[in-house]
Amino acid sequence: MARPRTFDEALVLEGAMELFRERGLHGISIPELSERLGICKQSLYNAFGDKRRLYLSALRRWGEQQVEEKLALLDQAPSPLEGVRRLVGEWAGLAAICPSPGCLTVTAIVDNADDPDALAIVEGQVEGLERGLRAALVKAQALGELRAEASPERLARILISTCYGFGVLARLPGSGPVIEDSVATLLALLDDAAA
Amino acid sequence: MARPRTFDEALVLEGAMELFRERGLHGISIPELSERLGICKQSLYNAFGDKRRLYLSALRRWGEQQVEEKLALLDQAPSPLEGVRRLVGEWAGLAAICPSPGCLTVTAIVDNADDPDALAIVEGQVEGLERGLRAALVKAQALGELRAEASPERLARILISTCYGFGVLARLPGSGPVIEDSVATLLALLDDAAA
DNA sequence: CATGTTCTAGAACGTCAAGCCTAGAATACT
DNA sequence: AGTATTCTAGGCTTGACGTTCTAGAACATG
Repeated sequence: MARPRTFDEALVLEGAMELFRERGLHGISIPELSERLGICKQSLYNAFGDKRRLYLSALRRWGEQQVEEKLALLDQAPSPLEGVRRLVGEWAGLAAICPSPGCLTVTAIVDNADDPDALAIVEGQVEGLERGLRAALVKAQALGELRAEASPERLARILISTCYGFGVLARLPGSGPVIEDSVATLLALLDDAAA
Repeated sequence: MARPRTFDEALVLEGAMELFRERGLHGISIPELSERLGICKQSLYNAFGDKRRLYLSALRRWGEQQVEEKLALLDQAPSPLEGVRRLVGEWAGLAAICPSPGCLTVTAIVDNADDPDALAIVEGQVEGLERGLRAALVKAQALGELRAEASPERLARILISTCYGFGVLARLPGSGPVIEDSVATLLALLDDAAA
């Protein structure tokens, strides 16, 4: 019937995701995407539609990947609170890697302030993380790992906000060590809230 | 000698700042800036140079304004710790106003990841806030408002990161109440660290 | 082998941006 | 009054981008 795709669509999407992470929606053009991904423009259009849809696909993929990865950390941890510690440490620690390719969620919010589709995807991701964190904190509280007066809901939210803050500051050159130290501080605050 | 400027340069810069806050560097064009500011393109070029320099000027002004305003809160407060509380409450609370025009610092970092000049301005602003917060926390500690084991340096940094996180999440529609609640949580955490 | 779809490479199109330039009106100084 | 500078209004140039189109090569299926 037809010549099959000679490229792995998922792999290309992954590549596009990386480029969007580093440069943002407007920071990379279709011609450059085509060149860097090793695929001609036409194939990009055939496979993903237009630029906006390619971006949304990449954003969706990023979201799924991030949420999945982080919820897995929660599941695999020996205890709920330890899971939270690992999630926060991993997430925020990633921001400290220098030079960081950046958090696509952060750039997506800034680059697509007026695109409801993009914002909806981001919202879903944020909610997914918040739900996971909250559930783990509730469990931790039930197990006595967390003080009874602490609010899992509020704690989850503040942890998330802080991590996104790291995601912003991580884009400043040389911020790696500072952020790494801040991650330790955040974890210490979490311990304070627990004890 | 010459016809004087018929517009107030500072006022126009303020207007440009607002537009850049809402839409980002690439989100608003020179023709639209000209129209919205009520000044013809040529006058913009005469007064501010090219678009990049106009943006940098707006960013500088934003930084000065923000730092100044926030350090003033520290000075006017009845006690150092209360100053910190007010600064954080004011800053993060601003993000909760809906719809928020957004924090120019956050968008500047994302929009200008490869412009050292822009990043340097932002860095200066972040450092200014950090220095002020740290100094206030040191004073608070000397007065016994803050536990002796607490680290003013680390506390200052984590507060800043969290507030920038609010600045990101504030761009999601409907996030106002959630952020407002998170501000309260953050202040409660500060109290925990103090007591 | 024939067919039809997808591939590649690259040209072409329309749009819009940034920046520059012109021309004429306005206004402070000498 | 004359002069020089800034103003406004708008057109022009150049270039980039997103998108579509053309033309021909590759290849799985009938």
